[in-house]
Amino acid sequence: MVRQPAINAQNRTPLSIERIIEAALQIVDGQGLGRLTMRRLGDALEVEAMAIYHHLPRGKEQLLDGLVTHVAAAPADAHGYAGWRDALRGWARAYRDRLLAHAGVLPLLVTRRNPAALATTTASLREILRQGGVPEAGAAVAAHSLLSYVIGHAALEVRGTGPGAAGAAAAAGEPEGPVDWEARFLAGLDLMLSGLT
Amino acid sequence: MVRQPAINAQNRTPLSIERIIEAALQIVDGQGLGRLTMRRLGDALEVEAMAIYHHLPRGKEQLLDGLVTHVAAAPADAHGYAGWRDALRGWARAYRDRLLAHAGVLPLLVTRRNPAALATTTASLREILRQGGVPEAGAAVAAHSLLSYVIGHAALEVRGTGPGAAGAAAAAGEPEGPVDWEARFLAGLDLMLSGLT
DNA sequence: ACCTGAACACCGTTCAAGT
DNA sequence: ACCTGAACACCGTTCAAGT
Repeated sequence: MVRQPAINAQNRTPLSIERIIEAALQIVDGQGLGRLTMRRLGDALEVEAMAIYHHLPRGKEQLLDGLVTHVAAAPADAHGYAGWRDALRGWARAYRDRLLAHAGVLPLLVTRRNPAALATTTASLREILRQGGVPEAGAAVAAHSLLSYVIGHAALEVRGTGPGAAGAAAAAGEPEGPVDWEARFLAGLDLMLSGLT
Repeated sequence: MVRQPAINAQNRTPLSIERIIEAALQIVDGQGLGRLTMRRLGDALEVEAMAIYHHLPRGKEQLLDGLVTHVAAAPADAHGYAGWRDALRGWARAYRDRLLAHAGVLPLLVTRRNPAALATTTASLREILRQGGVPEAGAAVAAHSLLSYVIGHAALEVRGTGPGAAGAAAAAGEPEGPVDWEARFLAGLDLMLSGLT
């Protein structure tokens, strides 16, 4: 008979960076960035908080870097699209969904941390533009512009859809009614893509 | 002879919300958001930290809201520009400068806090577009798109110009050399403005 | 190798007290 | 009205110790 894993002591699956990041993302998505605490994260992993430092020696800094990379590193892929314009549009929609699904990470994406997290994403955008015939210099500009627009729009949307945001906006003399954010995003996206010759 | 203000006891000018916000902004700009502490802010104002709560009953939350409003509420003004396109371009340049000068506040601008802080800014953009002959619905889209682009680009720029960012990007296989952020910003801006009929 | 316990230097905030 | 001092419940992190 095969040895069963011991029931006593440490039979639970050991910690790993992946499990830690996953648990942290769940806390941020569910309770907000402000409630992500090493101690709370330890609780979620059924471990003492200090055990986390064994896997992330740089501590919380490294944890937040991991969250940003996990959310932001999503390269564009032209496969299955009719043309490069469609490919960029498809990527932009998917990337926006991703950012909104993890809105709590958005402030971290804006901070100076983890400068390389967006490198693969921007490189993939430039590549699609280059293959579409956009000259090198223009492709770099367009890739950054597109990414700026998507990130910025997600930021405005998160701000504008917070609890009580509509009421506060109305109180501030904001004349607009409720905003259809997706429609507005797509309209602005086409406005931007149409600028690319 | 006129009574001199007493030298003893409390002759220092009393606290005010303006002085508090100003001191806080100076700490954030000089040392980063992470070092903005009620106790440190108290030190800068030569006051015990707890005195701040007398002027900001909602505490640090209210302080951060104040910072966001102070930095982000900068309406566009068409006066002195040849046309609405020039006015928008001029506003975008000035707004980018403002965001970069207070880069530490950028993460706060992205968070859900203070939903009304951008209302006057977007309203002024819509107004310029409306007066330029852009129809109502298109003006709302264009105003949001423009603001998204400027905020998003500033975010990418702050990320990309942090200490050691170039080295980290190169290590991640980023093929680009040093980026001329201003030139890239202006090129993308024209790309976006040209999309507005 | 992997985790725990106790400890340290900080936080934001409350509350009673001073002037 | 405006500020202080002491206290409370939290933080992130170090470090020696356990298994």
